Amino acid sequence: MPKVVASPLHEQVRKKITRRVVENEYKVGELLPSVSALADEFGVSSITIKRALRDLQSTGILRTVPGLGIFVRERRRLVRELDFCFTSLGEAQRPGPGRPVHVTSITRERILDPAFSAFDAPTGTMLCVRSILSIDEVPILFDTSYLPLSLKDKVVDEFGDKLVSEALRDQGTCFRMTRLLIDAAPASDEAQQAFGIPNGYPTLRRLYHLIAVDPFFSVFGIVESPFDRLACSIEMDLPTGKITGPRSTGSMNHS
Amino acid sequence: MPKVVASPLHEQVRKKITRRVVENEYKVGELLPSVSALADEFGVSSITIKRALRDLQSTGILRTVPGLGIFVRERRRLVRELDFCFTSLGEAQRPGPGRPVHVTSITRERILDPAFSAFDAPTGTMLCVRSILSIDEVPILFDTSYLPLSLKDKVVDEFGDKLVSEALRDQGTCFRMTRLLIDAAPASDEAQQAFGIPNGYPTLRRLYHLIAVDPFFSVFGIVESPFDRLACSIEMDLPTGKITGPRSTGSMNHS
DNA sequence: GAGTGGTCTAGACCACCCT
DNA sequence: GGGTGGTCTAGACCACTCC
Repeated sequence: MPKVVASPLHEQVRKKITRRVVENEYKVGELLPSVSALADEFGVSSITIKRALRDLQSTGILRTVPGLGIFVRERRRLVRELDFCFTSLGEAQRPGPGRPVHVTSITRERILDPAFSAFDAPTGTMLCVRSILSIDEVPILFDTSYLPLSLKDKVVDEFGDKLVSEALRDQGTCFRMTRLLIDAAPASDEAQQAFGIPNGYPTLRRLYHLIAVDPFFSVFGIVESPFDRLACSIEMDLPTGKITGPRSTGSMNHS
Repeated sequence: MPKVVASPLHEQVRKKITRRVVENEYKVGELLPSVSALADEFGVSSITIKRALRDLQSTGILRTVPGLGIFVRERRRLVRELDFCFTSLGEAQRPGPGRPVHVTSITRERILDPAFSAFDAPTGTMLCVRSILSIDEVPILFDTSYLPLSLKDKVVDEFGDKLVSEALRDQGTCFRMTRLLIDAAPASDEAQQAFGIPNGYPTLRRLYHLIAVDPFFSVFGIVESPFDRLACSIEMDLPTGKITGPRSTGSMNHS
Protein backbone atom coordinates (compact mmCIF):
# COMPACT_ATOMS: atom_id res chain seq x y z
CA MET A 1 0.00 0.00 0.00
CA PRO A 2 1.55 3.29 -1.08
CA LYS A 3 2.36 5.73 1.64
CA VAL A 4 0.31 8.83 1.09
CA VAL A 5 1.27 11.82 3.16
CA ALA A 6 -1.36 14.51 3.03
CA SER A 7 0.03 17.98 2.58
CA PRO A 8 -0.26 20.18 5.66
CA LEU A 9 -3.55 21.92 6.24
CA HIS A 10 -2.06 25.40 6.06
CA GLU A 11 -0.64 24.55 2.65
CA GLN A 12 -3.97 23.28 1.37
CA VAL A 13 -5.68 26.39 2.66
CA ARG A 14 -3.00 28.63 1.13
CA LYS A 15 -3.42 27.05 -2.28
CA LYS A 16 -7.20 27.26 -2.14
CA ILE A 17 -7.05 30.95 -1.31
CA THR A 18 -4.44 31.55 -4.01
CA ARG A 19 -6.61 29.81 -6.56
CA ARG A 20 -9.59 31.93 -5.62
CA VAL A 21 -7.55 35.05 -6.19
CA VAL A 22 -6.04 34.08 -9.52
CA GLU A 23 -9.39 32.79 -10.75
CA ASN A 24 -10.96 36.08 -9.81
CA GLU A 25 -13.36 34.62 -7.29
CA TYR A 26 -11.91 37.15 -4.90
CA LYS A 27 -11.64 40.24 -7.08
CA VAL A 28 -9.06 42.99 -7.01
CA GLY A 29 -9.82 45.52 -4.31
CA GLU A 30 -12.29 43.24 -2.64
CA LEU A 31 -12.32 42.35 1.02
CA LEU A 32 -11.62 38.71 1.80
CA PRO A 33 -13.90 36.85 4.21
CA SER A 34 -12.75 37.26 7.78
CA VAL A 35 -10.35 34.78 9.30
CA SER A 36 -13.06 33.24 11.44
CA ALA A 37 -15.37 32.93 8.44
CA LEU A 38 -12.63 31.19 6.46
CA ALA A 39 -11.92 28.95 9.45
CA ASP A 40 -15.55 27.88 9.54
CA GLU A 41 -15.67 27.34 5.80
CA PHE A 42 -12.51 25.26 5.61
CA GLY A 43 -13.19 23.48 8.87
CA VAL A 44 -9.83 24.34 10.40
CA SER A 45 -8.82 26.52 13.30
CA SER A 46 -8.42 30.25 12.83
CA ILE A 47 -4.74 29.88 13.65
CA THR A 48 -4.26 27.73 10.60
CA ILE A 49 -6.02 30.31 8.43
CA LYS A 50 -3.75 33.01 9.82
CA ARG A 51 -0.75 30.85 9.09
CA ALA A 52 -1.84 30.37 5.49
CA LEU A 53 -2.51 34.07 5.02
CA ARG A 54 0.84 34.96 6.49
CA ASP A 55 2.60 32.60 4.11
CA LEU A 56 0.87 34.46 1.29
CA GLN A 57 2.43 37.73 2.38
CA SER A 58 5.48 37.29 0.21
CA THR A 59 3.42 36.73 -2.93
CA GLY A 60 2.14 40.28 -2.79
CA ILE A 61 -1.39 39.33 -3.79
CA LEU A 62 -2.89 40.48 -0.49
CA ARG A 63 -2.88 43.68 1.48
CA THR A 64 -3.95 43.66 5.09
CA VAL A 65 -5.33 46.82 6.67
CA PRO A 66 -5.26 46.80 10.47
CA GLY A 67 -8.73 46.73 11.93
CA LEU A 68 -10.41 46.39 8.58
CA GLY A 69 -9.48 43.15 6.93
CA ILE A 70 -7.51 41.66 4.08
CA PHE A 71 -7.86 42.91 0.53
CA VAL A 72 -6.86 41.57 -2.86
CA ARG A 73 -4.11 43.79 -4.17
CA GLU A 74 -3.82 45.21 -7.64
CA ARG A 75 -0.95 43.79 -9.60
CA ARG A 76 0.67 46.36 -11.82
CA ARG A 77 4.30 46.60 -12.57
CA LEU A 78 6.77 48.91 -14.22
CA VAL A 79 8.88 47.39 -16.96
CA ARG A 80 12.06 49.30 -17.54
CA GLU A 81 14.50 48.89 -20.38
CA LEU A 82 17.92 48.05 -18.95
CA ASP A 83 20.17 51.02 -19.68
CA PHE A 84 23.78 51.84 -19.22
CA CYS A 85 23.66 53.01 -15.65
CA PHE A 86 20.36 51.47 -14.69
CA THR A 87 19.67 53.80 -11.85
CA SER A 88 17.92 56.33 -14.04
CA LEU A 89 14.31 56.07 -15.05
CA GLY A 90 14.27 58.52 -17.92
CA GLU A 91 11.65 61.22 -17.89
CA ALA A 92 9.93 59.72 -14.90
CA GLN A 93 12.92 60.66 -12.83
CA ARG A 94 13.17 64.34 -13.76
CA PRO A 95 12.73 66.61 -10.76
CA GLY A 96 9.31 68.22 -10.66
CA PRO A 97 6.13 68.30 -8.69
CA GLY A 98 6.02 65.34 -6.35
CA ARG A 99 9.82 65.35 -5.95
CA PRO A 100 10.25 61.74 -6.86
CA VAL A 101 13.65 61.30 -5.21
CA HIS A 102 13.83 61.50 -1.45
CA VAL A 103 17.14 61.16 0.39
CA THR A 104 16.61 59.18 3.56
CA SER A 105 20.10 59.23 5.01
CA ILE A 106 23.67 60.36 4.45
CA THR A 107 26.11 58.44 6.59
CA ARG A 108 29.61 57.04 6.68
CA GLU A 109 29.66 53.30 6.32
CA ARG A 110 31.65 50.40 5.06
CA ILE A 111 30.31 48.20 2.30
CA LEU A 112 29.09 45.12 4.12
CA ASP A 113 26.83 43.24 1.73
CA PRO A 114 28.80 40.16 0.67
CA ALA A 115 27.31 40.36 -2.80
CA PHE A 116 29.75 43.20 -3.49
CA SER A 117 32.59 40.73 -3.36
CA ALA A 118 31.86 40.09 -7.04
CA PHE A 119 33.25 43.57 -7.58
CA ASP A 120 36.49 44.37 -5.85
CA ALA A 121 34.78 46.87 -3.62
CA PRO A 122 36.89 48.81 -1.11
CA THR A 123 36.73 47.79 2.52
CA GLY A 124 37.19 51.21 4.07
CA THR A 125 34.63 53.72 5.21
CA MET A 126 32.76 55.52 2.45
CA LEU A 127 30.11 58.15 2.10
CA CYS A 128 26.78 56.32 1.98
CA VAL A 129 23.71 57.96 0.53
CA ARG A 130 20.34 56.22 0.64
CA SER A 131 17.40 57.51 -1.34
CA ILE A 132 13.97 56.48 -2.51
CA LEU A 133 12.67 57.11 -5.99
CA SER A 134 8.90 57.17 -6.34
CA ILE A 135 6.64 57.32 -9.34
CA ASP A 136 3.06 58.49 -8.85
CA GLU A 137 3.68 58.50 -5.10
CA VAL A 138 4.65 54.84 -5.22
CA PRO A 139 8.19 53.98 -4.09
CA ILE A 140 9.88 52.02 -6.86
CA LEU A 141 13.62 52.13 -6.23
CA PHE A 142 15.65 52.17 -3.05
CA ASP A 143 19.19 53.24 -3.85
CA THR A 144 22.24 52.88 -1.63
CA SER A 145 25.29 54.61 -3.07
CA TYR A 146 28.81 54.40 -1.73
CA LEU A 147 31.08 57.32 -2.65
CA PRO A 148 34.59 58.41 -1.76
CA LEU A 149 34.55 60.42 1.46
CA SER A 150 36.18 63.37 -0.28
CA LEU A 151 33.13 64.01 -2.39
CA LYS A 152 30.67 65.15 0.18
CA ASP A 153 30.75 68.93 -0.23
CA LYS A 154 30.80 68.80 -3.94
CA VAL A 155 27.57 66.98 -4.58
CA VAL A 156 25.50 67.20 -1.45
CA ASP A 157 23.46 70.15 -2.69
CA GLU A 158 22.38 68.21 -5.72
CA PHE A 159 20.87 65.47 -3.63
CA GLY A 160 17.19 65.74 -2.91
CA ASP A 161 15.83 65.58 -6.39
CA LYS A 162 17.98 63.15 -8.28
CA LEU A 163 19.86 59.95 -7.70
CA VAL A 164 23.52 60.14 -6.83
CA SER A 165 24.75 58.77 -10.12
CA GLU A 166 22.62 61.28 -12.00
CA ALA A 167 23.84 64.13 -9.85
CA LEU A 168 27.44 63.19 -10.45
CA ARG A 169 26.96 62.96 -14.18
CA ASP A 170 25.23 66.30 -14.29
CA GLN A 171 28.16 67.78 -12.42
CA GLY A 172 30.50 66.63 -15.12
CA THR A 173 31.86 63.39 -13.74
CA CYS A 174 32.69 61.26 -16.73
CA PHE A 175 32.17 57.54 -16.37
CA ARG A 176 33.80 55.17 -18.80
CA MET A 177 32.31 51.84 -17.75
CA THR A 178 29.52 50.29 -15.75
CA ARG A 179 29.57 46.89 -14.16
CA LEU A 180 26.23 45.51 -13.16
CA LEU A 181 25.23 42.50 -11.15
CA ILE A 182 21.56 41.63 -11.21
CA ASP A 183 20.13 39.31 -8.63
CA ALA A 184 17.16 38.66 -6.39
CA ALA A 185 17.12 38.73 -2.61
CA PRO A 186 14.81 38.99 0.35
CA ALA A 187 14.19 42.62 1.19
CA SER A 188 16.81 44.26 3.41
CA ASP A 189 15.66 45.91 6.60
CA GLU A 190 15.97 49.32 5.01
CA ALA A 191 14.01 48.25 1.95
CA GLN A 192 11.30 46.75 4.13
CA GLN A 193 10.87 50.10 5.76
CA ALA A 194 11.14 52.13 2.57
CA PHE A 195 8.58 50.11 0.68
CA GLY A 196 6.38 48.94 3.53
CA ILE A 197 6.89 45.32 2.62
CA PRO A 198 7.10 42.38 4.99
CA ASN A 199 10.10 40.34 5.99
CA GLY A 200 11.28 37.97 3.28
CA TYR A 201 9.58 39.83 0.43
CA PRO A 202 11.45 39.12 -2.81
CA THR A 203 13.22 42.06 -4.40
CA LEU A 204 15.04 42.60 -7.66
CA ARG A 205 18.49 44.08 -7.05
CA ARG A 206 21.02 45.74 -9.28
CA LEU A 207 24.48 46.14 -7.80
CA TYR A 208 26.47 48.65 -9.78
CA HIS A 209 30.04 49.77 -10.08
CA LEU A 210 30.48 52.98 -12.03
CA ILE A 211 34.06 53.47 -13.14
CA ALA A 212 35.07 57.03 -13.90
CA VAL A 213 37.73 58.15 -16.33
CA ASP A 214 39.64 59.31 -13.29
CA PRO A 215 41.17 55.96 -12.31
CA PHE A 216 40.83 56.69 -8.60
CA PHE A 217 37.15 57.48 -8.70
CA SER A 218 34.51 54.78 -8.45
CA VAL A 219 30.93 54.67 -7.32
CA PHE A 220 29.44 51.51 -5.89
CA GLY A 221 25.86 50.99 -5.02
CA ILE A 222 22.81 48.83 -4.98
CA VAL A 223 19.27 49.46 -6.12
CA GLU A 224 16.45 47.39 -4.69
CA SER A 225 12.89 47.15 -5.97
CA PRO A 226 10.01 44.97 -4.77
CA PHE A 227 9.54 42.19 -7.29
CA ASP A 228 5.99 43.28 -8.04
CA ARG A 229 6.89 46.87 -8.85
CA LEU A 230 9.74 46.62 -11.31
CA ALA A 231 11.13 44.32 -13.94
CA CYS A 232 13.77 45.08 -16.52
CA SER A 233 13.85 44.17 -20.17
CA ILE A 234 16.53 43.80 -22.78
CA GLU A 235 16.52 43.13 -26.49
CA MET A 236 19.43 41.99 -28.56
CA ASP A 237 20.16 41.11 -32.11
CA LEU A 238 21.46 37.62 -32.20
CA PRO A 239 24.23 37.57 -34.79
CA THR A 240 25.92 40.60 -33.28
CA GLY A 241 24.97 40.13 -29.65
CA LYS A 242 24.45 43.86 -29.40
CA ILE A 243 21.71 45.42 -27.39
CA THR A 244 18.89 47.00 -29.33
CA GLY A 245 17.44 50.20 -27.97
CA PRO A 246 16.75 51.40 -25.29
CA ARG A 247 13.55 52.36 -27.05
CA SER A 248 10.76 52.99 -24.61
CA THR A 249 11.58 54.60 -21.30
CA GLY A 250 9.34 52.55 -19.10
CA SER A 251 5.75 51.44 -19.37
CA MET A 252 3.17 50.19 -16.96
CA ASN A 253 2.21 46.63 -17.44
CA HIS A 254 -0.16 44.29 -15.73
CA SER A 255 1.55 41.14 -14.64
CA MET B 1 5.69 61.28 25.88
CA PRO B 2 6.58 59.45 22.68
CA LYS B 3 4.72 56.28 22.01
CA VAL B 4 7.18 53.45 21.88
CA VAL B 5 5.89 50.23 20.44
CA ALA B 6 8.26 47.37 21.06
CA SER B 7 8.85 45.21 18.01
CA PRO B 8 7.30 41.76 18.21
CA LEU B 9 9.21 39.09 20.07
CA HIS B 10 9.53 36.83 17.04
CA GLU B 11 11.10 39.72 15.15
CA GLN B 12 13.61 40.43 17.91
CA VAL B 13 14.48 36.76 18.06
CA ARG B 14 14.81 36.55 14.27
CA LYS B 15 17.21 39.47 14.19
CA LYS B 16 19.29 38.12 17.05
CA ILE B 17 19.66 34.77 15.32
CA THR B 18 20.44 36.47 12.00
CA ARG B 19 23.12 38.54 13.67
CA ARG B 20 24.70 35.46 15.21
CA VAL B 21 24.91 33.87 11.80
CA VAL B 22 26.35 36.85 9.94
CA GLU B 23 28.81 37.53 12.75
CA ASN B 24 29.92 33.92 12.59
CA GLU B 25 28.90 33.09 16.13
CA TYR B 26 26.97 30.25 14.54
CA LYS B 27 29.42 28.99 11.95
CA VAL B 28 28.75 27.52 8.54
CA GLY B 29 27.81 23.86 8.77
CA GLU B 30 27.26 24.09 12.48
CA LEU B 31 24.18 22.88 14.29
CA LEU B 32 22.11 25.59 15.95
CA PRO B 33 21.00 25.15 19.55
CA SER B 34 17.71 23.29 19.74
CA VAL B 35 14.45 25.19 19.71
CA SER B 36 13.88 24.51 23.38
CA ALA B 37 17.39 25.64 24.23
CA LEU B 38 16.86 28.87 22.33
CA ALA B 39 13.50 29.31 24.02
CA ASP B 40 15.17 29.04 27.42
CA GLU B 41 17.96 31.39 26.44
CA PHE B 42 15.70 34.10 25.02
CA GLY B 43 13.03 33.61 27.64
CA VAL B 44 10.23 33.10 25.15
CA SER B 45 8.08 30.14 24.27
CA SER B 46 9.31 27.53 21.87
CA ILE B 47 6.49 28.50 19.51
CA THR B 48 7.95 31.96 19.16
CA ILE B 49 11.36 30.51 18.38
CA LYS B 50 9.83 28.29 15.73
CA ARG B 51 8.06 31.27 14.26
CA ALA B 52 11.31 33.24 14.05
CA LEU B 53 13.13 30.32 12.48
CA ARG B 54 10.38 29.82 9.94
CA ASP B 55 10.53 33.48 8.95
CA LEU B 56 14.24 32.95 8.32
CA GLN B 57 13.48 30.22 5.79
CA SER B 58 13.31 32.62 2.88
CA THR B 59 16.73 34.09 3.65
CA GLY B 60 18.39 30.80 2.82
CA ILE B 61 20.85 31.02 5.69
CA LEU B 62 19.50 27.95 7.45
CA ARG B 63 18.92 24.36 6.49
CA THR B 64 16.74 22.16 8.62
CA VAL B 65 17.25 18.41 8.62
CA PRO B 66 14.30 16.43 9.95
CA GLY B 67 15.08 14.69 13.20
CA LEU B 68 18.49 16.26 13.45
CA GLY B 69 18.27 19.98 13.82
CA ILE B 70 18.93 23.25 12.06
CA PHE B 71 22.24 24.00 10.38
CA VAL B 72 23.88 27.14 9.08
CA ARG B 73 23.99 26.84 5.33
CA GLU B 74 26.93 27.59 3.13
CA ARG B 75 26.39 30.62 0.94
CA ARG B 76 27.99 30.21 -2.46
CA ARG B 77 26.60 31.49 -5.65
CA LEU B 78 27.20 31.24 -9.36
CA VAL B 79 27.69 34.51 -11.16
CA ARG B 80 26.94 34.23 -14.83
CA GLU B 81 27.66 36.78 -17.51
CA LEU B 82 24.42 37.74 -19.22
CA ASP B 83 24.58 36.41 -22.75
CA PHE B 84 22.43 36.57 -25.81
CA CYS B 85 20.12 33.70 -25.06
CA PHE B 86 20.73 33.50 -21.36
CA THR B 87 19.64 29.94 -21.03
CA SER B 88 23.05 28.57 -21.73
CA LEU B 89 25.77 28.21 -19.18
CA GLY B 90 28.74 27.76 -21.44
CA GLU B 91 31.00 24.83 -20.81
CA ALA B 92 29.20 23.91 -17.62
CA GLN B 93 26.21 22.99 -19.68
CA ARG B 94 27.85 20.64 -22.15
CA PRO B 95 26.47 17.13 -21.90
CA GLY B 96 28.78 14.78 -20.10
CA PRO B 97 29.10 12.69 -16.98
CA GLY B 98 26.43 13.73 -14.52
CA ARG B 99 24.01 14.67 -17.29
CA PRO B 100 23.38 18.15 -16.07
CA VAL B 101 20.07 18.67 -17.88
CA HIS B 102 17.12 16.60 -16.79
CA VAL B 103 13.76 16.90 -18.52
CA THR B 104 11.00 16.68 -15.94
CA SER B 105 7.95 16.92 -18.16
CA ILE B 106 6.73 17.36 -21.73
CA THR B 107 3.15 18.52 -21.85
CA ARG B 108 0.70 20.62 -23.81
CA GLU B 109 -0.16 23.83 -22.02
CA ARG B 110 -1.16 27.39 -22.51
CA ILE B 111 1.08 30.19 -21.31
CA LEU B 112 -0.58 31.34 -18.11
CA ASP B 113 1.99 33.40 -16.24
CA PRO B 114 0.78 37.01 -16.52
CA ALA B 115 4.36 38.23 -16.72
CA PHE B 116 4.39 37.04 -20.33
CA SER B 117 1.95 39.80 -21.20
CA ALA B 118 5.02 42.01 -21.62
CA PHE B 119 5.69 39.92 -24.72
CA ASP B 120 2.79 39.32 -27.04
CA ALA B 121 2.76 35.65 -26.21
CA PRO B 122 0.22 33.42 -27.95
CA THR B 123 -2.81 32.27 -26.00
CA GLY B 124 -3.23 28.87 -27.61
CA THR B 125 -1.93 25.53 -26.51
CA MET B 126 1.77 24.98 -26.98
CA LEU B 127 4.31 22.28 -26.42
CA CYS B 128 5.69 22.81 -22.92
CA VAL B 129 9.03 21.34 -21.90
CA ARG B 130 10.31 21.68 -18.35
CA SER B 131 13.87 20.81 -17.45
CA ILE B 132 16.37 21.21 -14.68
CA LEU B 133 19.99 22.14 -15.24
CA SER B 134 22.37 21.14 -12.48
CA ILE B 135 26.00 21.91 -11.88
CA ASP B 136 27.96 19.68 -9.54
CA GLU B 137 24.73 17.89 -8.68
CA VAL B 138 23.18 21.17 -7.55
CA PRO B 139 20.08 22.32 -9.46
CA ILE B 140 20.70 25.83 -10.75
CA LEU B 141 18.15 26.54 -13.47
CA PHE B 142 14.58 25.46 -13.92
CA ASP B 143 13.55 26.07 -17.51
CA THR B 144 10.01 26.09 -18.88
CA SER B 145 9.95 26.36 -22.67
CA TYR B 146 6.88 26.88 -24.82
CA LEU B 147 7.20 25.70 -28.42
CA PRO B 148 4.89 25.39 -31.43
CA LEU B 149 3.02 22.08 -31.26
CA SER B 150 4.34 21.10 -34.69
CA LEU B 151 7.87 20.82 -33.39
CA LYS B 152 7.61 17.82 -31.15
CA ASP B 153 9.00 15.05 -33.31
CA LYS B 154 11.82 17.09 -34.62
CA VAL B 155 13.56 17.93 -31.37
CA VAL B 156 12.39 15.49 -28.80
CA ASP B 157 15.38 13.19 -29.21
CA GLU B 158 17.73 16.01 -28.41
CA PHE B 159 16.11 16.64 -25.06
CA GLY B 160 17.68 14.96 -22.10
CA ASP B 161 21.08 16.52 -22.20
CA LYS B 162 20.59 20.09 -23.28
CA LEU B 163 18.15 22.90 -22.87
CA VAL B 164 15.50 23.37 -25.51
CA SER B 165 16.94 26.56 -26.93
CA GLU B 166 20.33 24.90 -27.26
CA ALA B 167 18.85 21.85 -28.92
CA LEU B 168 17.04 24.00 -31.45
CA ARG B 169 20.12 25.99 -32.29
CA ASP B 170 22.18 22.85 -32.71
CA GLN B 171 19.53 21.57 -35.10
CA GLY B 172 19.98 24.59 -37.28
CA THR B 173 17.18 26.86 -36.17
CA CYS B 174 18.39 30.38 -36.76
CA PHE B 175 17.30 33.02 -34.29
CA ARG B 176 17.55 36.66 -35.20
CA MET B 177 16.55 38.33 -31.94
CA THR B 178 16.11 37.71 -28.24
CA ARG B 179 13.83 39.62 -25.96
CA LEU B 180 14.53 39.20 -22.27
CA LEU B 181 12.61 40.26 -19.20
CA ILE B 182 14.45 39.91 -15.93
CA ASP B 183 12.57 39.97 -12.68
CA ALA B 184 12.30 38.45 -9.25
CA ALA B 185 9.41 36.41 -7.90
CA PRO B 186 8.51 33.96 -5.17
CA ALA B 187 9.27 30.44 -6.29
CA SER B 188 6.59 28.75 -8.37
CA ASP B 189 5.23 25.42 -7.19
CA GLU B 190 7.31 23.61 -9.79
CA ALA B 191 10.45 25.49 -8.81
CA GLN B 192 9.84 24.75 -5.14
CA GLN B 193 9.81 21.10 -5.97
CA ALA B 194 12.71 21.20 -8.40
CA PHE B 195 15.02 23.05 -6.02
CA GLY B 196 13.69 21.85 -2.68
CA ILE B 197 13.05 25.37 -1.53
CA PRO B 198 10.22 26.55 0.70
CA ASN B 199 7.16 28.55 -0.21
CA GLY B 200 7.89 32.21 -0.85
CA TYR B 201 11.60 31.70 -1.53
CA PRO B 202 12.86 34.51 -3.78
CA THR B 203 13.98 33.51 -7.25
CA LEU B 204 15.64 35.32 -10.11
CA ARG B 205 13.69 34.84 -13.33
CA ARG B 206 14.47 35.45 -16.96
CA LEU B 207 11.54 35.36 -19.33
CA TYR B 208 12.69 34.99 -22.88
CA HIS B 209 11.28 35.29 -26.35
CA LEU B 210 13.51 33.89 -29.05
CA ILE B 211 12.52 35.13 -32.48
CA ALA B 212 13.60 32.98 -35.40
CA VAL B 213 14.36 34.14 -38.90
CA ASP B 214 11.28 32.20 -39.92
CA PRO B 215 8.65 34.81 -39.02
CA PHE B 216 6.18 32.19 -37.80
CA PHE B 217 8.55 30.52 -35.37
CA SER B 218 9.02 31.77 -31.84
CA VAL B 219 10.12 30.21 -28.60
CA PHE B 220 8.89 31.55 -25.30
CA GLY B 221 10.05 30.46 -21.91
CA ILE B 222 11.08 31.25 -18.42
CA VAL B 223 14.13 30.30 -16.41
CA GLU B 224 13.98 30.36 -12.63
CA SER B 225 16.88 30.16 -10.20
CA PRO B 226 16.91 30.42 -6.42
CA PHE B 227 18.32 33.82 -5.49
CA ASP B 228 21.18 32.29 -3.59
CA ARG B 229 22.39 30.08 -6.44
CA LEU B 230 22.62 32.42 -9.40
CA ALA B 231 23.17 36.06 -10.22
CA CYS B 232 23.93 37.59 -13.58
CA SER B 233 26.43 40.25 -14.48
CA ILE B 234 26.86 42.68 -17.30
CA GLU B 235 29.54 45.17 -18.27
CA MET B 236 29.19 48.01 -20.68
CA ASP B 237 31.27 50.79 -22.05
CA LEU B 238 29.58 54.03 -21.25
CA PRO B 239 30.05 56.23 -24.31
CA THR B 240 28.80 53.54 -26.64
CA GLY B 241 26.38 51.72 -24.37
CA LYS B 242 27.57 48.47 -25.83
CA ILE B 243 28.02 45.36 -23.83
CA THR B 244 31.55 44.26 -23.17
CA GLY B 245 32.21 40.56 -23.20
CA PRO B 246 30.90 37.96 -22.35
CA ARG B 247 34.33 37.20 -20.98
CA SER B 248 34.24 34.58 -18.27
CA THR B 249 31.73 31.79 -18.56
CA GLY B 250 30.65 31.64 -14.97
CA SER B 251 32.51 31.57 -11.71
CA MET B 252 31.72 30.57 -8.20
CA ASN B 253 31.56 33.38 -5.76
CA HIS B 254 30.93 33.66 -2.07
CA SER B 255 28.17 36.10 -1.36
C1' DG C 1 13.78 5.79 24.14
C1' DA C 2 15.11 10.37 23.95
C1' DG C 3 15.99 13.85 21.08
C1' DT C 4 14.82 16.81 17.10
C1' DG C 5 11.67 20.10 14.41
C1' DG C 6 6.79 20.51 12.12
C1' DT C 7 1.71 20.79 12.66
C1' DC C 8 -2.52 21.93 14.70
C1' DT C 9 -5.37 23.58 18.14
C1' DA C 10 -7.61 26.53 22.05
C1' DG C 11 -7.46 30.56 24.36
C1' DA C 12 -5.97 34.95 25.81
C1' DC C 13 -4.46 39.61 25.00
C1' DC C 14 -3.61 43.63 22.07
C1' DA C 15 -4.28 47.56 18.55
C1' DC C 16 -6.94 49.02 15.22
C1' DC C 17 -11.40 50.46 12.68
C1' DC C 18 -16.34 51.54 12.22
C1' DT C 19 -20.75 52.71 14.12
C1' DG D 1 -19.36 47.82 21.44
C1' DG D 2 -18.31 44.50 18.19
C1' DG D 3 -15.67 43.77 14.33
C1' DT D 4 -10.97 43.01 12.33
C1' DG D 5 -6.18 40.79 12.18
C1' DG D 6 -1.51 40.18 14.91
C1' DT D 7 0.97 38.18 18.91
C1' DC D 8 2.13 34.95 22.32
C1' DT D 9 1.54 30.98 24.92
C1' DA D 10 0.71 25.93 26.55
C1' DG D 11 -0.01 21.55 25.13
C1' DA D 12 -0.67 17.68 22.24
C1' DC D 13 0.51 14.84 18.36
C1' DC D 14 3.47 13.38 14.50
C1' DA D 15 7.74 11.85 11.74
C1' DC D 16 12.21 11.68 11.85
C1' DT D 17 17.19 10.41 13.60
C1' DC D 18 20.51 8.69 16.67
C1' DC D 19 21.96 5.67 20.41
